[in-house]
Amino acid sequence: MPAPLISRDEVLNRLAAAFRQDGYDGASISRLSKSTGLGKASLYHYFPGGKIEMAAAVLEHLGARFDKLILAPLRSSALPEERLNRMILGLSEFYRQGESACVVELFAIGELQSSLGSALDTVLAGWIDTLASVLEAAGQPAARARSRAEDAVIAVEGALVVGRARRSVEPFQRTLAEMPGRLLAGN
Amino acid sequence: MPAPLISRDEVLNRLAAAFRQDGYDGASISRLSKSTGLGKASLYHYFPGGKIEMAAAVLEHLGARFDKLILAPLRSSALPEERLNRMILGLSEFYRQGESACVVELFAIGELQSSLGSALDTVLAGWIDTLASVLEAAGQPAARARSRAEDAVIAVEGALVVGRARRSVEPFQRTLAEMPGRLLAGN
DNA sequence: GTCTATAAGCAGATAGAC
DNA sequence: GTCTATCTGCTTATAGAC
Repeated sequence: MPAPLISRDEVLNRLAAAFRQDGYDGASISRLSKSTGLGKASLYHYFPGGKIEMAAAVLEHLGARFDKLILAPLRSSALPEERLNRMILGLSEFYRQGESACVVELFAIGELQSSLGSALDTVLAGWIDTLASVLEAAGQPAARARSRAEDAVIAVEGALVVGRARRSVEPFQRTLAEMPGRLLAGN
Repeated sequence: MPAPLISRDEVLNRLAAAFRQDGYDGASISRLSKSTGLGKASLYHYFPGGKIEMAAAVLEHLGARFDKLILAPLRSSALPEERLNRMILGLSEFYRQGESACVVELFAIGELQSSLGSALDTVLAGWIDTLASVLEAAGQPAARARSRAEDAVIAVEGALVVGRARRSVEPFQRTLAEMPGRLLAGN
């Protein structure tokens, strides 16, 4: 049996890019085959459950990447302000300075929502919780920390959506730039 | 020739509901046929350009509804605060208290973006401009009015996306509730 | 583990009767 | 204007050789 041409991780990277560009329904198996450079049958060898399993694997892969780039910095032992700055750098990388679509857009539509939706909920809830605890560490009362954390998540997702419709990365970049001030205002 | 079973407006309402639930790719002609109660051929009679024309018509229909519910109140001659309140009521109705998906999610994905994307841009740009002018009328300097208007739009879209992923209308409703305070703070 | 070839079904779209 | 029946092509998915 021939050795794999590319690593599973690289397969997931390319699948993720394809799904993020075309959406779940728009990314046909043929296109995924071309994007990965693997034949259809090879794709089914990696993911016997078919397209839905590919999407689930991509979502898990993105979740891990999100954890590494955004959540891990928030959990570090650095100063709260520094943790926030690292989160912002991580967001910029994860969303490629605003050019990548927000993940929710891709996996929370139609029937996919019932099968993969809970994973999205888990990631967002974890993000809000972790961010809120950083704001508490920065001296904010729990309730305010929580609603500000929620607002920050909403602002990031909203900026991605608006930027996509307007074909501009400016909303995303401005939102990130103003984030520390908004999160820490009145501290 | 038989009389039409339902008005074109009603056809558009039902198509809009179907697209908003399943997304563009997820809404097959068969499903659209069932959703509207019209046979496939009737659907093509209304929209000879096929599915993409149906989507374009729906987008235009939603744009008109958006104008009526959100932009018209902003353009009225009432007090600025009152105009903002009416916009918020309109948003709540347009998005059915947060249960309808944000429109950008549906029409700014994949190949559809290039054909229908500019309509979305136009609506969002108009919304931001109109809202900014209301904030100026309320006494805010132009630059601040504009960035706050942009932030409000971002917050609404973001709240819809986050709420969809988390299967909750709470983010949307809280965002609307806090909007007047945020738009008019420090006035 | 990869490939080519192919099966089975559904997609978008149309023809033509009424 | 609506319907049933149908066409073509692409979809997901599989079989089987290497």
